[in-house]
Amino acid sequence: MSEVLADQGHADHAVLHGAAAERVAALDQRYTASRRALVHALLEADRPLTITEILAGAKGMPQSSAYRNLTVLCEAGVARRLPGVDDLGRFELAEDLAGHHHHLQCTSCGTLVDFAASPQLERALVEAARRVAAETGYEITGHRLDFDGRCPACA
Amino acid sequence: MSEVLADQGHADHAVLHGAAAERVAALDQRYTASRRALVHALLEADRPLTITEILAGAKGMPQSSAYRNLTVLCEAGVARRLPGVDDLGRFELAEDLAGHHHHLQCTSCGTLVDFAASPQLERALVEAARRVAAETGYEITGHRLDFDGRCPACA
DNA sequence: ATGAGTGCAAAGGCTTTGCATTAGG
DNA sequence: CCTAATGCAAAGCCTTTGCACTCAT
Repeated sequence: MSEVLADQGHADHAVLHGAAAERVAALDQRYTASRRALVHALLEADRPLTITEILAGAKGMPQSSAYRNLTVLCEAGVARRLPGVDDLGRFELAEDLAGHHHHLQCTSCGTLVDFAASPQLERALVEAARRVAAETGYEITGHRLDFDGRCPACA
Repeated sequence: MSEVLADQGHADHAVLHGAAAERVAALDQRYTASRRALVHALLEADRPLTITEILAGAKGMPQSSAYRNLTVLCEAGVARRLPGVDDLGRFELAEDLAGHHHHLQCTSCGTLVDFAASPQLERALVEAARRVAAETGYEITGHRLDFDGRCPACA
């Protein structure tokens, strides 16, 4: 959640932009102003953002640039696109940059909020993953846990 | 998963169609042939189906009818639409008809497979939900747990 | 007859792409 | 200079909607 995973000061922002630039460069691409602006937007938020929300914050950026650069950032492993209940693309920083967390989604307005699971639960999830892997033959690489509910505003 | 939650014989299929018909009727709507065909398709599969997959199975059904009837089935609580991993709408039977389960998703080919979590994990999830609800003020109604990995075919 | 359901086609809404222009290395 | 990136507009794709026709009660 925000207190834990983001807002750790501007120093970390610089570090993160550096890591982002590195990953983008690894694809022979440039860490341009708009890409930096996108990362900044994701960094400021404590929840996944829709394209519309991102564009609202980064005034003047054309939609096509946002989509294209977000795609690049995802390919570079800087960002991640997640599915939502309302079929709107939502973006957040990659887990290894923002920290592992889960989402709480309002089934009414679709808004997502980040939250961290307890260590015990995480352990149980990893253990369950191991079991399912053994049962199915899948090679499991991660998990996604979302809680559905109604936010205070919608309830 | 398939062995546990589906394929329990034709008797159960009849029971399920009955339940579906009842729920649709509760909305003053009819359990028509195409709606029955949709439920049949979902019942046969041991995983969520895309519209395309459903249409392939129910030959001759127009897309618009599939969408409209799937919407009705969702409203009636017979089916459920899943947030598409790849922005493709995927449908499955409602949890109280098919049983509570989770999904294993192949990050390579996108296919979803059902699986059941252990009772212990389910308890841990419910407990975690309670905690998060208390912390955030959300009214939590359920959870979604997905494992990501590579299926045997893709690995 | 009366309202629900169906099918076709057209419209919507989010996302991607083509192409000429600009900018970074 | 040369390739990547940008911006605008047009095209794509899944999904929804309008409308006239058919069907069940």
